[in-house]
Amino acid sequence: MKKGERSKARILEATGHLLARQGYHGTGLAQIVKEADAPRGSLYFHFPGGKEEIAARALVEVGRRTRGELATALEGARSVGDALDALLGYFAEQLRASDFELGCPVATVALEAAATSAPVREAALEVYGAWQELATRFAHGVGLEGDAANDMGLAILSTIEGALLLARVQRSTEPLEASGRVLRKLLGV
Amino acid sequence: MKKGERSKARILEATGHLLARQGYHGTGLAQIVKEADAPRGSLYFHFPGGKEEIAARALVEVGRRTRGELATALEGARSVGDALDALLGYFAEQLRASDFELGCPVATVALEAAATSAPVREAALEVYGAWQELATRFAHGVGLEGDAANDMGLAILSTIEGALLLARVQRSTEPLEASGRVLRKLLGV
DNA sequence: CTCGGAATATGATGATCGTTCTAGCACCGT
DNA sequence: ACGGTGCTAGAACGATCATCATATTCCGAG
Repeated sequence: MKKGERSKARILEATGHLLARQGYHGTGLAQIVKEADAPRGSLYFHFPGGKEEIAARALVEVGRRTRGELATALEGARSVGDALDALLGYFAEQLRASDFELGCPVATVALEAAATSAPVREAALEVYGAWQELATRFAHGVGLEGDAANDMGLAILSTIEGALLLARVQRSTEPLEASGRVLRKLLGV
Repeated sequence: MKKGERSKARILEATGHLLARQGYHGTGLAQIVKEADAPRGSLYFHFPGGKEEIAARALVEVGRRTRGELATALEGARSVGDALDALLGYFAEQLRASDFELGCPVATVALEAAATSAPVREAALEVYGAWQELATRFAHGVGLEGDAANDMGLAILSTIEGALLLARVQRSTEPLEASGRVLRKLLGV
Protein backbone atom coordinates (compact mmCIF):
# COMPACT_ATOMS: atom_id res chain seq x y z
CA MET A 1 0.00 0.00 0.00
CA LYS A 2 1.33 3.38 -0.96
CA LYS A 3 1.84 6.17 1.49
CA GLY A 4 -1.08 8.21 0.28
CA GLU A 5 -3.43 5.29 0.69
CA ARG A 6 -2.42 4.80 4.27
CA SER A 7 -2.93 8.45 5.05
CA LYS A 8 -6.38 8.28 3.56
CA ALA A 9 -7.26 5.18 5.56
CA ARG A 10 -6.03 6.65 8.81
CA ILE A 11 -7.99 9.84 8.22
CA LEU A 12 -11.18 7.92 7.56
CA GLU A 13 -10.73 5.71 10.60
CA ALA A 14 -10.03 8.64 12.91
CA THR A 15 -12.97 10.55 11.45
CA GLY A 16 -15.31 7.62 12.02
CA HIS A 17 -14.12 7.49 15.60
CA LEU A 18 -14.66 11.16 16.24
CA LEU A 19 -17.97 11.50 14.38
CA ALA A 20 -19.49 8.67 16.40
CA ARG A 21 -18.70 10.44 19.66
CA GLN A 22 -19.02 14.15 18.86
CA GLY A 23 -21.10 14.39 15.74
CA TYR A 24 -20.46 16.35 12.57
CA HIS A 25 -20.34 19.94 13.72
CA GLY A 26 -18.66 18.97 16.96
CA THR A 27 -15.67 17.53 15.12
CA GLY A 28 -13.16 19.86 13.51
CA LEU A 29 -10.73 19.17 10.73
CA ALA A 30 -7.89 20.13 13.04
CA GLN A 31 -8.94 17.41 15.47
CA ILE A 32 -9.16 14.87 12.68
CA VAL A 33 -5.62 15.42 11.41
CA LYS A 34 -4.36 15.34 14.97
CA GLU A 35 -6.14 12.10 15.87
CA ALA A 36 -5.10 10.52 12.59
CA ASP A 37 -1.57 11.85 12.95
CA ALA A 38 -1.99 12.76 9.32
CA PRO A 39 -0.58 15.60 7.26
CA ARG A 40 -2.84 18.62 7.47
CA GLY A 41 -1.86 19.92 4.08
CA SER A 42 -2.99 16.87 2.19
CA LEU A 43 -6.55 16.80 3.46
CA TYR A 44 -7.92 18.52 0.38
CA PHE A 45 -5.61 16.56 -1.85
CA HIS A 46 -7.17 13.26 -0.83
CA PHE A 47 -10.67 14.61 -0.29
CA PRO A 48 -11.38 17.48 -2.68
CA GLY A 49 -14.96 17.55 -1.45
CA GLY A 50 -13.80 18.84 1.91
CA LYS A 51 -15.39 17.97 5.22
CA GLU A 52 -18.58 16.67 3.68
CA GLU A 53 -16.73 14.11 1.61
CA ILE A 54 -14.55 13.00 4.50
CA ALA A 55 -17.57 12.54 6.75
CA ALA A 56 -19.61 10.71 4.13
CA ARG A 57 -16.83 8.25 3.35
CA ALA A 58 -16.03 7.73 7.01
CA LEU A 59 -19.68 6.94 7.67
CA VAL A 60 -19.80 4.36 4.90
CA GLU A 61 -16.59 2.80 6.15
CA VAL A 62 -17.65 2.53 9.79
CA GLY A 63 -21.06 1.25 8.71
CA ARG A 64 -19.47 -1.44 6.57
CA ARG A 65 -17.22 -2.55 9.40
CA THR A 66 -20.05 -2.60 11.94
CA ARG A 67 -22.19 -4.60 9.58
CA GLY A 68 -19.42 -7.15 9.26
CA GLU A 69 -19.07 -7.52 13.01
CA LEU A 70 -22.81 -7.88 13.43
CA ALA A 71 -23.00 -10.48 10.68
CA THR A 72 -20.33 -12.67 12.23
CA ALA A 73 -21.98 -12.31 15.63
CA LEU A 74 -25.25 -13.46 14.09
CA GLU A 75 -23.65 -16.41 12.32
CA GLY A 76 -22.27 -17.69 15.60
CA ALA A 77 -25.73 -17.90 17.15
CA ARG A 78 -27.35 -21.31 17.47
CA SER A 79 -30.93 -20.11 17.81
CA VAL A 80 -32.99 -17.04 17.03
CA GLY A 81 -32.96 -16.08 20.68
CA ASP A 82 -29.18 -16.32 20.74
CA ALA A 83 -28.98 -14.19 17.64
CA LEU A 84 -31.08 -11.48 19.24
CA ASP A 85 -28.86 -11.58 22.31
CA ALA A 86 -25.78 -11.28 20.11
CA LEU A 87 -27.22 -8.27 18.31
CA LEU A 88 -28.16 -6.37 21.45
CA GLY A 89 -25.14 -7.60 23.37
CA TYR A 90 -22.80 -6.19 20.78
CA PHE A 91 -24.15 -2.68 21.22
CA ALA A 92 -24.48 -3.01 24.98
CA GLU A 93 -20.80 -3.87 25.16
CA GLN A 94 -19.86 -0.89 23.00
CA LEU A 95 -21.82 1.37 25.32
CA ARG A 96 -20.28 0.01 28.48
CA ALA A 97 -16.74 -0.03 27.14
CA SER A 98 -16.98 3.60 26.02
CA ASP A 99 -18.70 4.89 29.17
CA PHE A 100 -21.85 5.38 27.09
CA GLU A 101 -20.21 7.63 24.57
CA LEU A 102 -20.50 5.22 21.67
CA GLY A 103 -23.97 4.12 20.57
CA CYS A 104 -24.86 3.99 16.90
CA PRO A 105 -21.81 5.35 15.05
CA VAL A 106 -24.01 6.86 12.34
CA ALA A 107 -27.07 8.26 14.09
CA THR A 108 -25.71 11.54 15.42
CA VAL A 109 -24.22 12.63 12.12
CA ALA A 110 -27.25 11.39 10.23
CA LEU A 111 -29.59 13.57 12.28
CA GLU A 112 -27.32 16.59 12.12
CA ALA A 113 -26.67 16.55 8.41
CA ALA A 114 -29.70 14.81 6.92
CA ALA A 115 -31.25 18.13 6.01
CA THR A 116 -28.15 20.10 5.09
CA SER A 117 -25.65 17.79 3.39
CA ALA A 118 -26.71 15.56 0.54
CA PRO A 119 -23.51 13.44 0.48
CA VAL A 120 -23.69 12.75 4.20
CA ARG A 121 -27.37 11.90 4.07
CA GLU A 122 -26.78 9.52 1.18
CA ALA A 123 -23.98 7.83 3.08
CA ALA A 124 -26.26 7.32 6.06
CA LEU A 125 -28.94 6.02 3.72
CA GLU A 126 -26.51 3.46 2.34
CA VAL A 127 -25.44 2.28 5.79
CA TYR A 128 -28.94 1.96 7.15
CA GLY A 129 -30.02 0.22 3.97
CA ALA A 130 -27.41 -2.46 4.49
CA TRP A 131 -28.32 -2.84 8.15
CA GLN A 132 -32.00 -3.05 7.28
CA GLU A 133 -31.23 -5.83 4.85
CA LEU A 134 -29.48 -7.66 7.68
CA ALA A 135 -32.49 -7.19 9.93
CA THR A 136 -34.83 -8.44 7.23
CA ARG A 137 -32.72 -11.58 6.83
CA PHE A 138 -33.13 -11.98 10.57
CA ALA A 139 -36.89 -11.77 10.14
CA HIS A 140 -36.72 -14.52 7.53
CA GLY A 141 -35.07 -16.61 10.21
CA VAL A 142 -38.28 -16.60 12.24
CA GLY A 143 -40.41 -17.61 9.29
CA LEU A 144 -41.59 -14.23 8.02
CA GLU A 145 -41.76 -13.52 4.30
CA GLY A 146 -42.42 -10.66 1.94
CA ASP A 147 -43.93 -7.47 3.31
CA ALA A 148 -44.21 -8.90 6.80
CA ALA A 149 -40.45 -9.55 6.84
CA ASN A 150 -39.71 -6.09 5.50
CA ASP A 151 -41.89 -4.47 8.14
CA MET A 152 -40.33 -6.55 10.87
CA GLY A 153 -36.79 -5.77 9.71
CA LEU A 154 -37.50 -2.06 9.64
CA ALA A 155 -39.17 -2.19 13.04
CA ILE A 156 -36.29 -4.11 14.59
CA LEU A 157 -33.79 -1.62 13.20
CA SER A 158 -35.93 1.26 14.46
CA THR A 159 -36.19 -0.23 17.92
CA ILE A 160 -32.46 -0.82 18.23
CA GLU A 161 -31.61 2.67 16.99
CA GLY A 162 -34.06 4.24 19.39
CA ALA A 163 -32.83 2.11 22.27
CA LEU A 164 -29.24 3.16 21.53
CA LEU A 165 -30.29 6.80 21.65
CA LEU A 166 -32.08 6.38 24.97
CA ALA A 167 -29.23 4.33 26.38
CA ARG A 168 -26.77 7.17 25.79
CA VAL A 169 -29.11 9.68 27.41
CA GLN A 170 -29.83 7.45 30.40
CA ARG A 171 -26.27 6.19 30.62
CA SER A 172 -27.75 2.73 31.02
CA THR A 173 -28.27 -0.37 28.90
CA GLU A 174 -31.76 -0.73 30.29
CA PRO A 175 -33.50 0.51 27.11
CA LEU A 176 -31.63 -2.15 25.13
CA GLU A 177 -32.60 -4.86 27.55
CA ALA A 178 -36.24 -3.83 27.78
CA SER A 179 -36.44 -3.68 23.98
CA GLY A 180 -34.82 -7.11 23.85
CA ARG A 181 -37.45 -8.61 26.12
CA VAL A 182 -40.27 -7.11 24.06
CA LEU A 183 -38.71 -8.19 20.78
CA ARG A 184 -38.31 -11.71 22.09
CA LYS A 185 -42.01 -11.80 22.95
CA LEU A 186 -42.87 -10.33 19.57
CA LEU A 187 -40.85 -12.94 17.69
CA GLY A 188 -42.03 -15.77 19.92
CA VAL A 189 -38.53 -16.94 20.87
CA MET B 1 -45.97 39.68 31.50
CA LYS B 2 -42.95 41.92 31.74
CA LYS B 3 -40.68 42.69 28.84
CA GLY B 4 -37.84 40.52 30.05
CA GLU B 5 -40.12 37.55 30.41
CA ARG B 6 -41.28 37.86 26.84
CA SER B 7 -37.73 38.07 25.56
CA LYS B 8 -36.85 34.94 27.47
CA ALA B 9 -39.85 33.08 26.11
CA ARG B 10 -39.14 34.10 22.53
CA ILE B 11 -35.51 33.06 22.85
CA LEU B 12 -36.47 29.65 24.19
CA GLU B 13 -39.06 29.11 21.49
CA ALA B 14 -36.70 30.10 18.70
CA THR B 15 -33.95 27.95 20.17
CA GLY B 16 -36.24 24.92 20.35
CA HIS B 17 -37.11 25.49 16.73
CA LEU B 18 -33.52 25.72 15.58
CA LEU B 19 -32.13 22.92 17.74
CA ALA B 20 -34.70 20.49 16.40
CA ARG B 21 -33.59 21.15 12.84
CA GLN B 22 -29.86 21.82 13.08
CA GLY B 23 -28.72 20.37 16.37
CA TYR B 24 -26.62 21.93 19.08
CA HIS B 25 -23.34 22.72 17.38
CA GLY B 26 -25.10 23.60 14.16
CA THR B 27 -27.01 26.40 15.82
CA GLY B 28 -25.22 29.61 16.72
CA LEU B 29 -26.17 32.23 19.27
CA ALA B 30 -26.23 34.82 16.51
CA GLN B 31 -28.86 32.79 14.68
CA ILE B 32 -30.92 32.42 17.83
CA VAL B 33 -31.12 36.14 18.57
CA LYS B 34 -31.95 36.78 14.93
CA GLU B 35 -34.74 34.21 14.76
CA ALA B 36 -36.12 35.33 18.11
CA ASP B 37 -35.73 38.99 17.12
CA ALA B 38 -34.31 39.32 20.60
CA PRO B 39 -31.67 41.62 21.99
CA ARG B 40 -28.25 40.10 21.67
CA GLY B 41 -26.88 41.92 24.66
CA SER B 42 -29.30 40.39 27.11
CA LEU B 43 -28.61 36.75 26.29
CA TYR B 44 -26.26 36.34 29.21
CA PHE B 45 -28.45 38.46 31.43
CA HIS B 46 -31.33 36.01 31.15
CA PHE B 47 -29.20 32.89 30.81
CA PRO B 48 -25.97 33.26 32.75
CA GLY B 49 -25.14 29.64 31.98
CA GLY B 50 -24.61 30.52 28.33
CA LYS B 51 -25.46 28.30 25.42
CA GLU B 52 -25.72 25.17 27.53
CA GLU B 53 -28.39 26.67 29.73
CA ILE B 54 -30.35 28.06 26.79
CA ALA B 55 -30.31 24.71 25.03
CA ALA B 56 -31.23 22.75 28.13
CA ARG B 57 -34.20 24.96 28.95
CA ALA B 58 -35.34 25.06 25.33
CA LEU B 59 -35.27 21.27 25.24
CA VAL B 60 -37.38 20.98 28.39
CA GLU B 61 -39.83 23.51 27.01
CA VAL B 62 -40.27 21.87 23.62
CA GLY B 63 -40.50 18.46 25.28
CA ARG B 64 -43.23 19.69 27.60
CA ARG B 65 -45.21 21.18 24.73
CA THR B 66 -44.85 18.06 22.60
CA ARG B 67 -45.97 15.89 25.47
CA GLY B 68 -49.06 18.04 25.84
CA GLU B 69 -49.95 17.71 22.17
CA LEU B 70 -49.41 13.96 22.24
CA ALA B 71 -51.52 13.61 25.37
CA THR B 72 -54.49 15.44 23.86
CA ALA B 73 -54.15 13.40 20.67
CA LEU B 74 -54.23 10.23 22.74
CA GLU B 75 -57.27 11.35 24.74
CA GLY B 76 -59.23 11.89 21.56
CA ALA B 77 -58.74 8.27 20.48
CA ARG B 78 -61.67 5.89 20.87
CA SER B 79 -59.65 2.67 20.78
CA VAL B 80 -56.11 1.50 21.32
CA GLY B 81 -55.64 1.20 17.59
CA ASP B 82 -56.80 4.78 17.13
CA ALA B 83 -54.43 5.93 19.83
CA LEU B 84 -51.50 4.29 18.08
CA ASP B 85 -52.51 5.95 14.83
CA ALA B 86 -52.74 9.30 16.58
CA LEU B 87 -49.27 8.88 18.05
CA LEU B 88 -47.58 7.94 14.79
CA GLY B 89 -49.76 10.25 12.74
CA TYR B 90 -48.66 13.24 14.80
CA PHE B 91 -45.01 12.68 13.98
CA ALA B 92 -45.69 11.72 10.38
CA GLU B 93 -47.46 15.02 9.89
CA GLN B 94 -44.57 16.93 11.45
CA LEU B 95 -42.19 15.22 9.06
CA ARG B 96 -44.25 15.90 5.98
CA ALA B 97 -45.01 19.50 6.90
CA SER B 98 -41.34 20.28 7.45
CA ASP B 99 -40.05 18.45 4.37
CA PHE B 100 -38.53 15.85 6.71
CA GLU B 101 -36.47 18.33 8.65
CA LEU B 102 -38.36 17.91 11.90
CA GLY B 103 -38.42 14.50 13.56
CA CYS B 104 -37.88 14.18 17.27
CA PRO B 105 -37.13 17.70 18.52
CA VAL B 106 -34.79 16.38 21.20
CA ALA B 107 -32.90 13.49 19.64
CA THR B 108 -30.24 15.35 17.66
CA VAL B 109 -29.18 17.54 20.54
CA ALA B 110 -29.37 14.63 22.97
CA LEU B 111 -26.94 12.59 20.90
CA GLU B 112 -24.59 15.49 20.31
CA ALA B 113 -24.35 16.67 23.88
CA ALA B 114 -25.08 13.59 25.98
CA ALA B 115 -21.39 13.01 26.55
CA THR B 116 -20.16 16.59 26.78
CA SER B 117 -22.81 18.71 28.49
CA ALA B 118 -24.35 17.62 31.76
CA PRO B 119 -27.17 20.20 31.74
CA VAL B 120 -28.25 19.29 28.23
CA ARG B 121 -28.13 15.58 28.94
CA GLU B 122 -30.23 16.05 32.07
CA ALA B 123 -32.77 18.07 30.12
CA ALA B 124 -33.05 15.28 27.55
CA LEU B 125 -33.35 12.78 30.38
CA GLU B 126 -36.25 14.72 31.83
CA VAL B 127 -38.08 14.96 28.51
CA TYR B 128 -37.65 11.30 27.65
CA GLY B 129 -38.69 10.34 31.17
CA ALA B 130 -41.97 12.17 30.74
CA TRP B 131 -42.55 10.64 27.33
CA GLN B 132 -41.74 7.19 28.64
CA GLU B 133 -44.32 7.65 31.36
CA LEU B 134 -46.84 8.50 28.65
CA ALA B 135 -45.92 5.35 26.73
CA THR B 136 -46.21 3.23 29.84
CA ARG B 137 -49.70 4.59 30.47
CA PHE B 138 -50.43 3.55 26.91
CA ALA B 139 -49.23 0.05 27.76
CA HIS B 140 -51.59 -0.03 30.72
CA GLY B 141 -54.35 0.66 28.22
CA VAL B 142 -53.77 -2.72 26.60
CA GLY B 143 -53.87 -4.56 29.92
CA LEU B 144 -50.18 -4.71 30.76
CA GLU B 145 -49.01 -4.14 34.34
CA GLY B 146 -45.81 -3.76 36.30
CA ASP B 147 -42.53 -4.69 34.63
CA ALA B 148 -44.25 -5.81 31.46
CA ALA B 149 -45.83 -2.38 31.07
CA ASN B 150 -42.52 -0.64 31.77
CA ASP B 151 -40.73 -2.77 29.19
CA MET B 152 -43.45 -2.15 26.65
CA GLY B 153 -43.44 1.59 27.24
CA LEU B 154 -39.70 1.79 26.83
CA ALA B 155 -39.81 -0.38 23.72
CA ILE B 156 -42.57 1.71 22.14
CA LEU B 157 -40.62 4.89 22.83
CA SER B 158 -37.46 3.32 21.41
CA THR B 159 -39.24 2.19 18.28
CA ILE B 160 -40.78 5.59 17.61
CA GLU B 161 -37.49 7.40 18.20
CA GLY B 162 -35.65 5.04 15.88
CA ALA B 163 -38.35 5.29 13.24
CA LEU B 164 -38.14 9.09 13.38
CA LEU B 165 -34.40 8.89 12.82
CA LEU B 166 -34.75 6.58 9.84
CA ALA B 167 -37.60 8.63 8.44
CA ARG B 168 -35.43 11.73 8.29
CA VAL B 169 -32.62 9.82 6.59
CA GLN B 170 -34.94 8.16 4.08
CA ARG B 171 -37.08 11.26 3.65
CA SER B 172 -40.08 8.98 3.96
CA THR B 173 -42.67 8.09 6.57
CA GLU B 174 -42.31 4.42 5.68
CA PRO B 175 -40.30 3.54 8.83
CA LEU B 176 -43.07 5.02 10.96
CA GLU B 177 -45.73 3.09 9.11
CA ALA B 178 -43.87 -0.20 9.17
CA SER B 179 -43.23 0.22 12.90
CA GLY B 180 -46.89 1.01 13.36
CA ARG B 181 -47.95 -2.21 11.67
CA VAL B 182 -45.57 -4.26 13.78
CA LEU B 183 -46.61 -2.50 17.00
CA ARG B 184 -50.25 -3.13 16.19
CA LYS B 185 -49.52 -6.83 15.79
CA LEU B 186 -47.48 -6.80 18.99
CA LEU B 187 -50.27 -5.19 20.99
CA GLY B 188 -52.95 -7.30 19.38
CA VAL B 189 -55.06 -4.38 18.19
C1' DC C 1 20.72 9.26 -11.94
C1' DT C 2 17.16 12.12 -13.23
C1' DC C 3 12.96 13.81 -13.90
C1' DG C 4 7.96 14.53 -12.81
C1' DG C 5 4.03 13.95 -10.58
C1' DA C 6 2.24 12.42 -6.14
C1' DA C 7 2.11 13.68 -1.47
C1' DT C 8 3.09 16.67 2.32
C1' DA C 9 4.32 20.98 4.86
C1' DT C 10 3.29 25.56 6.20
C1' DG C 11 0.75 29.38 6.98
C1' DA C 12 -2.70 32.76 5.80
C1' DT C 13 -7.58 33.50 4.46
C1' DG C 14 -12.04 35.66 6.07
C1' DA C 15 -15.73 34.18 8.71
C1' DT C 16 -18.01 32.85 12.67
C1' DC C 17 -17.90 30.84 17.16
C1' DG C 18 -19.22 31.69 22.43
C1' DT C 19 -18.36 34.95 25.75
C1' DT C 20 -17.68 39.38 28.12
C1' DC C 21 -17.55 44.21 28.67
C1' DT C 22 -19.16 48.96 29.32
C1' DA C 23 -22.75 52.35 28.26
C1' DG C 24 -27.06 53.71 28.15
C1' DC C 25 -32.07 53.17 27.55
C1' DA C 26 -36.74 52.22 29.49
C1' DC C 27 -39.79 51.39 32.77
C1' DC C 28 -41.07 50.83 37.62
C1' DG C 29 -42.82 52.37 42.39
C1' DT C 30 -42.87 56.32 45.11
C1' DA D 1 -40.96 64.13 38.21
C1' DC D 2 -37.50 61.38 40.04
C1' DG D 3 -34.26 57.84 41.22
C1' DG D 4 -33.02 53.17 40.58
C1' DT D 5 -32.86 48.86 38.51
C1' DG D 6 -34.26 45.67 35.01
C1' DC D 7 -33.04 45.22 30.54
C1' DT D 8 -30.80 46.22 26.10
C1' DA D 9 -27.33 48.03 22.61
C1' DG D 10 -23.19 47.22 20.36
C1' DA D 11 -18.70 46.33 20.04
C1' DA D 12 -14.63 43.68 20.94
C1' DC D 13 -12.43 39.53 22.82
C1' DG D 14 -9.47 35.45 21.55
C1' DA D 15 -10.27 31.14 19.64
C1' DT D 16 -11.45 28.13 16.21
C1' DC D 17 -13.79 27.13 12.00
C1' DA D 18 -13.32 25.26 6.85
C1' DT D 19 -10.79 26.31 3.00
C1' DC D 20 -7.05 27.25 -0.01
C1' DA D 21 -2.36 28.98 -2.11
C1' DT D 22 2.17 28.20 -2.34
C1' DA D 23 6.41 25.91 -1.45
C1' DT D 24 8.79 21.78 -0.49
C1' DT D 25 9.76 16.93 -0.08
C1' DC D 26 9.14 12.20 -1.36
C1' DC D 27 9.30 8.28 -4.50
C1' DG D 28 8.97 5.44 -8.33
C1' DA D 29 9.39 5.07 -13.48
C1' DG D 30 12.36 5.67 -17.32
